[in-house]
Amino acid sequence: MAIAARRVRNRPDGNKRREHILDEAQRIIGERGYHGFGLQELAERCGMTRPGLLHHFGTKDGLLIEVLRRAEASHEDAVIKLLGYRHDPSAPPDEQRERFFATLRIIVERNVAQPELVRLQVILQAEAINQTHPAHHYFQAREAAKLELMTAYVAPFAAHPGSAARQIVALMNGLEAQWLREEMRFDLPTEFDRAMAMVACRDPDRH
Amino acid sequence: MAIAARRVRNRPDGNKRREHILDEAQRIIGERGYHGFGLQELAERCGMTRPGLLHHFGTKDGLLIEVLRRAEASHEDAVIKLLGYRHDPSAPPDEQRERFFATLRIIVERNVAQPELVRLQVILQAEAINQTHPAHHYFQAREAAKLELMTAYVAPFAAHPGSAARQIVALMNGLEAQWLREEMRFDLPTEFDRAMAMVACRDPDRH
Amino acid sequence: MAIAARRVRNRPDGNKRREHILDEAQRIIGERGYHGFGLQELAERCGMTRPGLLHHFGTKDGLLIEVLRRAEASHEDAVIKLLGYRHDPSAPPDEQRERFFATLRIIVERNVAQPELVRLQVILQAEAINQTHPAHHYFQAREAAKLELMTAYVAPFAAHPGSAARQIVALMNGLEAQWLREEMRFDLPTEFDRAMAMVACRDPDRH
Amino acid sequence: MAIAARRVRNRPDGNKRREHILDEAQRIIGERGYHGFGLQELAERCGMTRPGLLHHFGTKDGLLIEVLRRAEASHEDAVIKLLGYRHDPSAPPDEQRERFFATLRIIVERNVAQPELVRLQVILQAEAINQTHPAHHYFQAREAAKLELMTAYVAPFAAHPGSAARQIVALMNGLEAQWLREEMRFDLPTEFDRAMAMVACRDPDRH
DNA sequence: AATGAATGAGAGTTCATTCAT
DNA sequence: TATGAATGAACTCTCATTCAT
Repeated sequence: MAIAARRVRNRPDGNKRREHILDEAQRIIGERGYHGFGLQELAERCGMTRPGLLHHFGTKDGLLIEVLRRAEASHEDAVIKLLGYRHDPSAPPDEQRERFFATLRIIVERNVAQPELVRLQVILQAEAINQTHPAHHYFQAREAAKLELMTAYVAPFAAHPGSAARQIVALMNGLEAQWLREEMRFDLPTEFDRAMAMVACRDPDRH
Repeated sequence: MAIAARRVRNRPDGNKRREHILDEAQRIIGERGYHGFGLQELAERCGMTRPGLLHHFGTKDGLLIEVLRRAEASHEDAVIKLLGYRHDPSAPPDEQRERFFATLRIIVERNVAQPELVRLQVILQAEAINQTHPAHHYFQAREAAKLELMTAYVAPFAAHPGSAARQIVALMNGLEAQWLREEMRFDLPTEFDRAMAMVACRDPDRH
Repeated sequence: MAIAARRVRNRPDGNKRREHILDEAQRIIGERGYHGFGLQELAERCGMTRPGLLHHFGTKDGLLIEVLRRAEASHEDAVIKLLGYRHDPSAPPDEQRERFFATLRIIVERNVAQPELVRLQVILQAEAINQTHPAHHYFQAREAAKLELMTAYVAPFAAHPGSAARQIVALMNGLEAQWLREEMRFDLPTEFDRAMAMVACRDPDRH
Repeated sequence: MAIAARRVRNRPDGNKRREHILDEAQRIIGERGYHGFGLQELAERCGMTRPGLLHHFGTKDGLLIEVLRRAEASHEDAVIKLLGYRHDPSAPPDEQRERFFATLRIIVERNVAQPELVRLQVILQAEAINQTHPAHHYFQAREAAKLELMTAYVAPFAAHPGSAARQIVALMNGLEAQWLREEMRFDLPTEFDRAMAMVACRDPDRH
């Protein structure tokens, strides 16, 4: 009982600490990738010891998975949700198309607001191409799902829906990578808009 | 007999050995990135010791640079040369455009034939976003040059040449990444053609 | 039984282990100097692994510094304290002089009792002449302080107090070095006494 | 014949190169001691490769020995010769004494002119206290000889000739060490004179 | 919930040296 | 006379992890 009381009192702190750890881990992994990321550095940034970290997450891989799980909840996987919320199959194709691209734009704007998260995705996605990478299956499944979903959404208005989906995904990832490499010195939403206008074969300036 | 007994200490021509080392290094870095790549593994694959490797390249970083230098000579930086060879500013814009996309297609076909090289570029390009990465400046400069060049080439027919260049680069990189992630299970040149048709705003099937 | 089976992973009190490490380190450095001293050898002598050592001291340099800090507490820096305790500025000069030399003698006798410490000082002091040596500043500051202090003490009775201080320090160090080189085969206190008698310009045999 | 001719033509260069190597080796050893001295650094400073060095001297130890042999010829071992040249047992004791100290002074002045050599002696002498040091026996024998010789020279006028010899040697070494540690910021001959005046129990300013 | 102690494995790098050329 | 290639051993140090407390 006394124990339970103590636990309740400590939990909030405990959770805050966990969040702090995951924040810092996300930052480091976003910078140096999973291989370049070490528990020592993370421990220092969190004011803890290495075993202290592992107490929470078991292993380094476990930590990575937790970072990804949390990112998933807040990041562009929101795409999927957003698209779902805004999807109305009974609407006319033109409206569906406009609504689709408007949704993508919202996602990009969100990403611009949290570059740490973008960095994490970009670097891990590349690293995880390797089949032995701990996040390999995660990203493989994730991309397959994304492509499938997008294919369905562009089907009403695209000649090659599968290819259009690929193009959209490639453009999002590719432009994000450029944006990071150029230290965010160009306006990503604008560039993305122009790219999407091209995919949609319409005049971007009418947007 | 006596001659055979003279242990030649494995000296297969020196230069050939260097090439072998660089081949294997390229493969490993392409798989695990620079951070996930270790001299020990490379040495084993080359049948040498770690100091043996460093005898040739001085440093792990030095080795990476050499790998990049060599890749540059054979890889899509051939883009630049190819474009240069095939460029004829006096031709009508339409022909220039066709020639430009035809050149890009050649590059993609080349890349398909050497996936190791593609893998290397894709993974390093992502890793090198981090400013402390030894190849950071290399890739930053490389991408800037690529964008500038492409901008010049698409200027005659694109409404926003800078953006079009970005789109082309993003699509190449993005599609290559998908292609690797899906273990080369789709036809990259076809997808690339469709994407370029879109950029060029023409019917891809007329190609 | 079960309790005995619990392998205690060699944990003899933590602090005691630290002391043991420092003891052995002092011995090795005293023998071969800082450059000739390797963590491997030290680890073997302590029944540990190399990382085990670094767990306590972080760095080889850190270890050296700790060795010096500890030596300082027990070694001839006791000079300073001893001189302080025994100093009485109101006493007649002659008595001050006698007391001063008596104090030095005590120090020498102490040193003779712990040749390891003397060896450490002699070898490091020479190695640390080099400006890049990790203990360079330590010994430079230490000698400056020693000379200053001695100068003050011999001022009442020496014609050139600064020079007399230098002479005393040079004789202590020089005789100690001879003593070690000749494998302690002469009586250091006797020789030191004769030398000090000379500095004090009195008959040593009256001592 | 032709070969012999070639050899003769090349020798001067060869010897000059050897001297250059020894010069640089002396400098490095004087700075970092034998243990802190590496063939790599020496090779770089000489514009050669490591095996190139070993071609001349066989081993690192061989090089050290050669450095010492050469230093011996030019350094304070000149003491011995100088003393020998200037020794006249038939002269009156007073004159012998004056001549002896005058000779020591000449040696000190010489040393001041070549601090590299002093540095080498000071650092190696300390390092070589260890019995496993390659120059251990060299310095042991050297000091024994020096003490013996000095004892003989001071015998006519010193109460304890052996101790006086020790004192002179200790003062020379000790003051040289201070001089190096303080980056040659005091006048060594002056200090040495004052010290010798004390040993001789006379007024230094009459010098 | 977290630590201090320790480990085995491995990191990149330097060492003096060998050997064929 | 000197080099390029290579080695085995050693170097300091970092890695993720375990375990008792």
